[in-house]
Amino acid sequence: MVQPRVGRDLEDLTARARIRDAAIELFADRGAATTIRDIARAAGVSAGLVRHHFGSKDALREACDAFVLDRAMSMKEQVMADGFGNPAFLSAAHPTILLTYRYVARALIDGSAPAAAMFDELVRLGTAWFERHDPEASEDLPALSAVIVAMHTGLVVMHEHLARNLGADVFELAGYLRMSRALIDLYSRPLLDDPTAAAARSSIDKVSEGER
Amino acid sequence: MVQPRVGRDLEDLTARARIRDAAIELFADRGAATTIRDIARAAGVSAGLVRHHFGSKDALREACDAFVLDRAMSMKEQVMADGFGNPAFLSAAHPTILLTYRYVARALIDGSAPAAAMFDELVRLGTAWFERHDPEASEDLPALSAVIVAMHTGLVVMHEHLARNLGADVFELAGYLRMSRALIDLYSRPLLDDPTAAAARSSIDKVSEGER
DNA sequence: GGAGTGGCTGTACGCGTGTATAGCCTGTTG
DNA sequence: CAACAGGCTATACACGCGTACAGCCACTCC
Repeated sequence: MVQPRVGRDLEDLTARARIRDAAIELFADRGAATTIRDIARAAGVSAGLVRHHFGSKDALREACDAFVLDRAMSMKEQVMADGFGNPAFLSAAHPTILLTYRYVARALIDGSAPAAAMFDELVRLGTAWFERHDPEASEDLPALSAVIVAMHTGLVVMHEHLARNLGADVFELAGYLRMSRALIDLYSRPLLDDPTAAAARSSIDKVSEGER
Repeated sequence: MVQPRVGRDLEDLTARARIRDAAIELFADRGAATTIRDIARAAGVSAGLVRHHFGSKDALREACDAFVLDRAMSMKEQVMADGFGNPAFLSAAHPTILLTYRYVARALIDGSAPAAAMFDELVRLGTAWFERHDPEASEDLPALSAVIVAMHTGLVVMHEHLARNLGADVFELAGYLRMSRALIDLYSRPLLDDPTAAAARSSIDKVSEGER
């Protein structure tokens, strides 16, 4: 039988790979609630085959976690090599990378242990980066790093609501650029002036001492 | 029969109110996956009674949404009245307020329409605030506002991972204060210096023009 | 050329879910 | 005191889920 090549490379993949890819896509946006039968349908195979190749739903989940987090870790090393302040961040607009973000963010919500480990690793890396390049950013660099990582993974989780308000999908170029510009503004122009920040800090200190 | 008063006020509430409170608590941290039977168990009633009072699981969900979002909206107006830069933000450490945050953040993930409407409202309010008090914060104030709202709701969603990295629950005072300090640092000390920010912006402009 | 192997399908089973309903128990009303 | 009403429970049912298993089909190897 002639295999029509319609430009979709999904047809070329092993059934096992198609199942994995379909699962990653579905896990990324519906999370753990995704059904084995849904995955099978998306991959164009029977539900039995999913189990045949991966053993169980949990095992499939773990395989997807490993696959995606592997990719994420090598992306991370790429970024580390390039340097942080580098405008190369724009390459993050690549579809596969965006899928990776979505998957990891969703996995964090669903309580995936490997994703949590990656979160922690990112916090460590961020802390180390601050210690080396911007130790004055905060008196509590680990907390600052943790907050930033949480906010950015959270930002990905909220992409649907962000897109609705921007009028553009942040996983497509136009929306991604608009979001990036806003982030640059956020990180380059302080929202709190010095007196306001000082007042806020002293309020916290007061409460803190009251507790002691 | 004598009703022992053990200090827990849950005992005093109507069964209907206990069901609602238990549902809010469970929805807030497990989301839509929460079971009617789990809610019933937490409220100390039978599963049938949940349906008796609320009709269906979806109706219960809507009732909880309405209840919590009502509370959230009045909190919002309180904040608006107090003013934003006000250190009164510390009052946000109140348990009920934190539960409200958690519930709303989780509802956003689970696709609740009322929660999405509130998200949009917050973006509008943020934009208006910037227009009035800090119009230089960005050339694209709606995008900046949307990004900030998304990051902060996302931050709440990631509270578990944040807590693990801080070594303190951010829904208890100590962790909340530590997180708040980090946020103040983030918003008062620019992470990107001017040349870096300018370089990043021009990279985006270049890509943007290439697309046009 | 027959046996074996592995990718793959279809059907079936047990379980937990949301939902429905019949009935109990207590307090109120005529 | 009898009838009623409503908060509440227990049981039952249909459905979709993850899982298990028996078997088909194409291909390879002796």
